[in-house]
Amino acid sequence: MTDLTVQPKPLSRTGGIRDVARQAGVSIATVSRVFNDAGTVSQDTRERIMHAAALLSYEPSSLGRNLVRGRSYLVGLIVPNISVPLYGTMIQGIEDVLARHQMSALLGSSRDRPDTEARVAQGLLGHAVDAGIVINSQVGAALPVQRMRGWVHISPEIPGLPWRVELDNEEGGRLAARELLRNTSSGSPRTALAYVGAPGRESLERERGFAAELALAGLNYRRVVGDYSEQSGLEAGLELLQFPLDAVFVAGDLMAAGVLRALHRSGRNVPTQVAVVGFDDSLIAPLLYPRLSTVRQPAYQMGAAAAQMALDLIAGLAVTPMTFSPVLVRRESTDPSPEPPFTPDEGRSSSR
Amino acid sequence: MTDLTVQPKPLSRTGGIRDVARQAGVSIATVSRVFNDAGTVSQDTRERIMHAAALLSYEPSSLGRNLVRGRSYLVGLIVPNISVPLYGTMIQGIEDVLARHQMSALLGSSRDRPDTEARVAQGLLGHAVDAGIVINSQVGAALPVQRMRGWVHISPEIPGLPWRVELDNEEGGRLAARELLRNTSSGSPRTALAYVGAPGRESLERERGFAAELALAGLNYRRVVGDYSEQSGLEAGLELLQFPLDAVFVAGDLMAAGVLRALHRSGRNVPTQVAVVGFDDSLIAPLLYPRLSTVRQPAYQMGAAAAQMALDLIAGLAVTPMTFSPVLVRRESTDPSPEPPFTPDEGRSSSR
DNA sequence: TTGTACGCGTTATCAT
DNA sequence: ATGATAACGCGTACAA
Repeated sequence: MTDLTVQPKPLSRTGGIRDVARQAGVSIATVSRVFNDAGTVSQDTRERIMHAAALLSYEPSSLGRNLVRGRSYLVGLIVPNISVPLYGTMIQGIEDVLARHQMSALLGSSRDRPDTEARVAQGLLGHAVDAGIVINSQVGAALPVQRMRGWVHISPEIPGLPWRVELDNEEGGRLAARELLRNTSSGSPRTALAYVGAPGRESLERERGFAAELALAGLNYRRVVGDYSEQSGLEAGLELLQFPLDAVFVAGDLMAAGVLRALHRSGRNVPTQVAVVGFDDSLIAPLLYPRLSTVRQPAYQMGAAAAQMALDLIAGLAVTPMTFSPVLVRRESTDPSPEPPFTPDEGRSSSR
Repeated sequence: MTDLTVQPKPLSRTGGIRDVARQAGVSIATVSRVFNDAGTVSQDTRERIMHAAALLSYEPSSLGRNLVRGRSYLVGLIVPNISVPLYGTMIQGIEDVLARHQMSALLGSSRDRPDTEARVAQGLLGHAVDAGIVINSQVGAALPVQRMRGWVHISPEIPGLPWRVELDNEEGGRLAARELLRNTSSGSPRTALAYVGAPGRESLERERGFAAELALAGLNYRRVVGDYSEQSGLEAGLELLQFPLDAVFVAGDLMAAGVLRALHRSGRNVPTQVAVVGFDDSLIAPLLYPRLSTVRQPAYQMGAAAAQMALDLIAGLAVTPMTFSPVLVRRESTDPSPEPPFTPDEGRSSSR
């Protein structure tokens, strides 16, 4: 364990506002005015001050500023697991918006364990974050809020939170159903459908939309429950294959990867024999074989919206919940065109 | 644009150290001593103070503390792109170590553009980070360092940096070569080999190890250059298929996904006709079809090591560079066992 | 063991 | 347009 109390060379102290004031022959108040574009300063003295500052390579200390302003310009961020690609995309959206406002995100990970969530939140509060954002919170409104504005939630699981960004999961289910019911190239409609879900509200809502759309066509469907893992998708797929099957909607892309694998092992062709639609449009979707058609969550935009909410919260503005609409991304697992052309959307994920 | 100057209700001020001192009938110095385990305080007064603090729900303001200590307890983090799974894993490692020391990571993304890297660094410095970590820096030693200890690099591209964590890429190339040269189940050794690389030092080192190991067996190899994208892997694969081919080493998992796709399209069986080894063991590797054998970067450990370096740097300790060794992860793309059993390693990626 | 008093670097108010 | 000065909340020599 590193002993953080050790601090040999206390970082050569840079010149402060006082030094600049002395150098420029003015008071510290005027220097402050210049660096905050506040009040009025004559062009002449402004230049003298800027020159002196450059000479001493001075810049205002955020430590001092934060103290007197009572703000840290930090937004806490709690993520279940940073390496989940979908979350990564959300974080990008958050980061972009915050950076544009000279603010930064303080990262905290609850490591997929609900019980640590409050502890992580407390740790972030220890850094005096002005507000916070929680992705897929398990705790909900119970998070601590000392000296901060509040937590914005990106999460479908806990309804009723005042500041939240969510996806219209039911609409996602409808989109999936419509895609699977499109006439196949052979002209024969699909009739043996299935849903692979998972525990939780999120999956239930997706299923509700899926079921509603099927009902319109007078169709029923088989139902299996997994846990969003690939393994559970594989098991679900093997189970479904004991019965007739020509279309599957899976509540997550990772789990859909497992379903696809089950189909490969049983020798079924996708999409001609069985069509598959996933959910999320995580970056693995276009890498699967065949490329997975899926319901896209606009993760980047959802992150950006949450960040904007946090900023509004800090500014004391009114904030209302937002619901985003999913979009269906058609790829090879539902589209039987033999040699699909490459579009910029596919394949060109980020390098590495 | 939100106007951050708006700040209606300045967050009801919590009781400060003064209030606690008054309530407990002691001086603020004694309160401070209690909360910092410094000096000596009688058991009696300590309890009185703790009680008063609890009563007023007081906790020390990090803003004030940071100012007087001249530290922010923040570590800046610059990542090319947060949604890259491999980076996500590194960040997890960083976060875990920092959190264990009451510190936090301030997130910055250079959005895959080298020119923004210095700007992002400057932004993090604006928050007075104590030190920083840069993943795959393009800028290297040129990053600004005002009032901070320095930047730890996780990066192979820029040698000579004093504080760095890197992977033994050459060893990775050797591992890949050995795996591809293993006798096949049919007993006939592979002789038509290829390397799919990319620009940059990293790929060159991997190739060097690969080539050296092949040379030991008296073998040569064909060579194609991509850019780590899936698309470039597909193109590379199609190009290689114009010649005899029974083994490919690809410098990145994403690009390997493209190579696999090219092999599918041409009807080759993997691994019986062509064996494939990727690089990184990014979380996509076990999701590809077939599951991809690959050279694993210990990303989590590399992140953790970098964080520890940053902590040591802050503590003023001596820091020396570290090199990590890769490990070969054998999966279906080199191992022709017909129905591979599921190991905890495979399939069970994080949920979602 | 406890208290006094100063400093940390800045912003903001009120004079001038 | 500019200056003097009081906060901001805390840590810490130094004194008691």
